[in-house]
Amino acid sequence: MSEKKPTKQRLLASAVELMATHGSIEAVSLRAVAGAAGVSPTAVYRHFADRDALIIEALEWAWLEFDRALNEASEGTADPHERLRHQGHAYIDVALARTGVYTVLFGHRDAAAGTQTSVGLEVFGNMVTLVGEVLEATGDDRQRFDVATHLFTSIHGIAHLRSVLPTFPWPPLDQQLDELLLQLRLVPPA
Amino acid sequence: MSEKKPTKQRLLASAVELMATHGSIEAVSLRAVAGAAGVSPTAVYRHFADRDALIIEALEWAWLEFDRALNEASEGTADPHERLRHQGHAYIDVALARTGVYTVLFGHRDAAAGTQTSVGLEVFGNMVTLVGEVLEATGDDRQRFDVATHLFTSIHGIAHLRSVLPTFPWPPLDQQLDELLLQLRLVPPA
DNA sequence: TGTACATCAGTGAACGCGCGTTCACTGATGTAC
DNA sequence: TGTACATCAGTGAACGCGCGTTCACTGATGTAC
Repeated sequence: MSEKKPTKQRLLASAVELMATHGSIEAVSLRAVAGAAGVSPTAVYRHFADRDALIIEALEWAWLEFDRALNEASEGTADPHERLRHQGHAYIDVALARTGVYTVLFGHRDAAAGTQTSVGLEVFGNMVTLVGEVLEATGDDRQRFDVATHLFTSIHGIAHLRSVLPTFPWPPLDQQLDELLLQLRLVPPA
Repeated sequence: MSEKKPTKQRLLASAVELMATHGSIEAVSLRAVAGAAGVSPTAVYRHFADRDALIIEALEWAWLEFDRALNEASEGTADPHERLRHQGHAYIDVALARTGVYTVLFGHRDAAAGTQTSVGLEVFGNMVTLVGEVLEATGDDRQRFDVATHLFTSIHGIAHLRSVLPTFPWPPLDQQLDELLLQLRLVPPA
């Protein structure tokens, strides 16, 4: 039934799973990853130079998963406004479904800066593109980068604070997101 | 010249300093705190039950520092709109001046939840009160709690993302904050 | 097709390290009479 | 004012633990001729 995946992939998946469970990079010890993947600690060195290399690849993997989830969310949709709505929803849904991973990805400076050059900013890049399409569709002449930055900041605030304070009496997510898009004038004209 | 402070205070101050420097709770080891305070590791047990108790008190101390900085920022100001502007600025300034502490305070679920009941939410409580004064001053009948929640989410997004991605080409902080207050209609009517 | 050898993913034992915590102790300060 | 004792903040040695990393190894798979 279940395909036996290559060890390297099992190691990376286990590392991301540990991030999801414990919400911290420190919990992703080489020995814990090896144990979760059903392999001895020394075997890790057949696939990664050291623990740092393992962590870095695991973070990239997590970014890719995040990016893929966003893209999938708007896959069959043509209208830019709807695509943005779907991706916005997906952004927060994924963050809340795996708060551990999300808080690690945006956890501290080092974590974010390490992968910033590669996949991390790809998520933001896609956001810029999508916002650009929306602006173009409505003849809005604002700078796509500025509007996307604002959107990024706001949606991160919603997602991160909900991750960290899950017991706070938050307003309904739909309402919060719709209000945000309305304020940013990223909604089809009435 | 320099007053010799009690050991307990030096321990707490050292713990917060370690948070500021390393931006993580794991770096605040009992031995590191003791060393920074110029005392042997075992001496810590004269003032705290164990490492957990030390960490919890250090987090409370950090929250209090944060709260005090916000209040000080609006101290001599009477007009509610100006008070809110000043505190908003101070919020982001403090977060950026000590990103390590800020990211620890809002770092992961456990950190936030542990002190949530005590000082952490006091910061938000003050925000609710201040927003209430502003709404009252302009005869605005929106719910102060809802507006404050929105403000809290947005300002956290700005502060946290700037902390984590300091090299991103952010817009000027003044502009970003003024735009936010304008969008939330927390600005004196023209 | 068979044989010799290289490659490669895995193993277990061992290392030194920093950690939280315990223990028995020391020496100064405070208190009772 | 002196003396006896309790209190209390500090010490250093020692513990067991999980960590990252190294080492010499094993056994299976691939390759050359």
